Amino acid sequence: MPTKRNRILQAAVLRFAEQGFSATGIRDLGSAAGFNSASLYHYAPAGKSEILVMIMTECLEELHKGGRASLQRSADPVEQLRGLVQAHVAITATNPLTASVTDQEVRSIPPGDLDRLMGLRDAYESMFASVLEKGSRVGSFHIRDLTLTRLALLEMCNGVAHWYTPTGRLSIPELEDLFTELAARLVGLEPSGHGPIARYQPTRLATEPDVVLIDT
Amino acid sequence: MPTKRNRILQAAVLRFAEQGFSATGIRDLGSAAGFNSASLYHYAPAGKSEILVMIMTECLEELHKGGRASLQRSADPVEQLRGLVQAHVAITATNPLTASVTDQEVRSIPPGDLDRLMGLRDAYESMFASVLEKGSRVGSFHIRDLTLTRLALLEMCNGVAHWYTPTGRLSIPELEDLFTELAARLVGLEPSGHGPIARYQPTRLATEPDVVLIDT
Amino acid sequence: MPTKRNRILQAAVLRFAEQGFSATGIRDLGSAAGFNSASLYHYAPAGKSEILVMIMTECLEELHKGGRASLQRSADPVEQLRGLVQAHVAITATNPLTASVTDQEVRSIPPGDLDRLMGLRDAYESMFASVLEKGSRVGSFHIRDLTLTRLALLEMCNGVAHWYTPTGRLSIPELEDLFTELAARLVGLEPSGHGPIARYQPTRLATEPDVVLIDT
Amino acid sequence: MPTKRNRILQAAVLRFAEQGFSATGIRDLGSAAGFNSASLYHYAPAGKSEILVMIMTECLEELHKGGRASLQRSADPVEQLRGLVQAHVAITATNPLTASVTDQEVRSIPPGDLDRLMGLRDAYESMFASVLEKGSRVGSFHIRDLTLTRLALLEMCNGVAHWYTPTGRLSIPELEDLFTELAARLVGLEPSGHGPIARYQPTRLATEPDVVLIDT
DNA sequence: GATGAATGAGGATTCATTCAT
DNA sequence: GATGAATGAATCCTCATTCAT
Repeated sequence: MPTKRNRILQAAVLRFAEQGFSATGIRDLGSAAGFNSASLYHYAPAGKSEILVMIMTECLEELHKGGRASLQRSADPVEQLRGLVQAHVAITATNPLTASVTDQEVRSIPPGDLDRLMGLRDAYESMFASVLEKGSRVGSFHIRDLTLTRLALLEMCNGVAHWYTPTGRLSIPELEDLFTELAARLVGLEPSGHGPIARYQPTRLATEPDVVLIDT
Repeated sequence: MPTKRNRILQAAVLRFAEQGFSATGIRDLGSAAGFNSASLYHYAPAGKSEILVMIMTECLEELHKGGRASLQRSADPVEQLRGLVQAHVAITATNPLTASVTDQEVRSIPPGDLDRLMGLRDAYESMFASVLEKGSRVGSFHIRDLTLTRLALLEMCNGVAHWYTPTGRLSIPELEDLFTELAARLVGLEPSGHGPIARYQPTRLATEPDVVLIDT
Repeated sequence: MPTKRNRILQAAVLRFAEQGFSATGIRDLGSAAGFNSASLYHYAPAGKSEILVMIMTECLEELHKGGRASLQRSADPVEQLRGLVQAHVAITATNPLTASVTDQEVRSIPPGDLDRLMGLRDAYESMFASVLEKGSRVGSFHIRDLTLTRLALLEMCNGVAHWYTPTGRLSIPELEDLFTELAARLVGLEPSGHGPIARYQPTRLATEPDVVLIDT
Repeated sequence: MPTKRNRILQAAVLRFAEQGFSATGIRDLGSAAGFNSASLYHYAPAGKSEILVMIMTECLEELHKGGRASLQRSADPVEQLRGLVQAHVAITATNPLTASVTDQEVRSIPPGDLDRLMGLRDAYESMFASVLEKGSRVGSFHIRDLTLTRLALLEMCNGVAHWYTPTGRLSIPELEDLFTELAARLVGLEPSGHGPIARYQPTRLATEPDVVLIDT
């Protein structure tokens, strides 16, 4: 049984993911969370946008945490990249709606929080940049354009949030495995049987709604 | 000098790309196009959503056309894949705002047009699916999971719309070149000096705004 | 038949005078003027407070005009004071509701207009100050405390707006006459048969509602 | 240290005087008094309007008391009028914010209390009326219009609440003195050296906030 | 005594849309 | 073709108030 605050965040993630932030009204949010719309202001005095900020903060911090863990586990850029990708995919697939909202609603961030949140995101993405750079420098990777490859890699990984559903054919570990291989290919790593990586165990975020699945 | 209709579409693309469809009001659209908001109903009787539909239709049809051209140029899945990626990147980079709106505002499509537009998009994406499948079957590609690879590839390519700016470091042909190589890697093609591809020459869509660049 | 704009201003004055600015809703204003509340934004884009500003501007400018006329008519401070009081009373009694709102709702003036409106009011009140000072200096008036007397005089005159009703016992010219005598007493003028003053003919402001009188 | 009840009344007077009754919220009142808004209902079960009623009752009763004292001190209308004005000015200047609220928020009185409070006010004002009438009848005053003079006199005296600040140039006794003279002039009393009046010693009301003075 | 939680009603304002001109 | 005027519905948010704790 989630906190009332979390019930609100989950309801918000669900609605934001389905309809977008702007198209979601607070009455909508309120009733989805089992509240009167006025009650939301008890939990998020600054209103709808504060709810978005809470959601994004939670997600970006988890990504950041996953990234840091991956970097600390090994000094080898090959292992680091695998770690970054595995963690990203794991977190995204564990919290697809939260990740989707975080990725898509950047333009709805209130001005006062923009710097902090963009700072978090940039710090996270720079982990990818530095790993690619180092791996390229030491000859592990063969990359023609560092920036472009990083962008392509990140888009590919973020994409998971767009299409992943927990009822899909593949389990999250399988997904992680396939994506680490795709990432390896992108950076020009010759296929070699790498040992099993130490998986980052993603957190199921409090913001991620428990989707009721209605199969047809 | 663009048609009045096109002036409206361009203004709409700009606003939709910046603020999102829901967050953009018709008054906003009108004044951006140099019109009174009421005048828009002359060009789009069904209102705001009709404008979105026009934009998406234009973009999806251009992608479709680019895809068909690529498939017809050669029967070799290797060449076909290169063609699909080149065309996609070329179209997206030539019309980044239109492509971005088309990609991001799927949830704002009015119900009556959803089937047609989703049909267009699915038809386009199935070109990628069938090329990957054939290339995999004939041994040109080495793909562990066809579906997943297609999704990853498409997200990577769509991503161009998210970060591309015409003032960037790379020219569009360079971008096409780099992306075709990344795509080749994704599908497990060993690097081999392929001859120059027959470039699909993308259309600058009437919906794509002429961004005024303000250098600082 | 008043302009639509004026119909709105009149309705607003009536409501503001009865209930106060803050206690008056915009729906209330709209329906009192025969409009949907949204329509008010066509005439006062900045909302309720813009309506208040229009009202006050009209009233303060009329007072200013009346004051200037009085000062120009004669150089004698005795005549000038009589003129100021006559004009003030005439304007106030001709537009009692407008004057009342102008006097009582100073705290509801939006910050952006505060300086301008307070400037108008101060300029007007300083006419009284300078007349009192000059009359005192040349020995026409016998005033123990200039500032205090000015304040007392102004409050006395402004008070007309608080209790005056057109159905009262006294006509406006009688009122003017009585008040000029009271003012003369306040400033210590010995009663002497002054000739008839040149009356300032007050403007019936467009903001002043045509009160429907229901006698009981 | 004031009672909690009085802390609430003082906070309310301050806010009502600054912003007006309607524009002041209970949350505002609560936090200004150091309480949660819900706590106010412990002291004023009927809500915001009950607080206003408490304030006004306190003020009107003090005025009434001051008036009665003035009437009882002498039978001479000249002395009575001096007493009424002195007491009024003294009470108003001692409690300017309370008096201001009492004067300005008549329209916010809840219907159930309107009769009682208006009765109090009318009873108080009729003291002025009867003194003027008697003094006029016995030939002490020379008044052209009794009603009008009473209204003018009362407005002049009430006005003190509008502009008086304790940091002003004049002390309260000086103010009383100047106003009794102004009143004497209004009613046509020839200036004659009256002996010192027996001052009514005004009560500092529990509702009057201790204004924190910030000199600049 | 005091308050956090909750709410229905209403606050001002903006919305997309229509239509006479 | 184009627009000013008008509106009903919806927007976000704040209101005064209640009540269990």
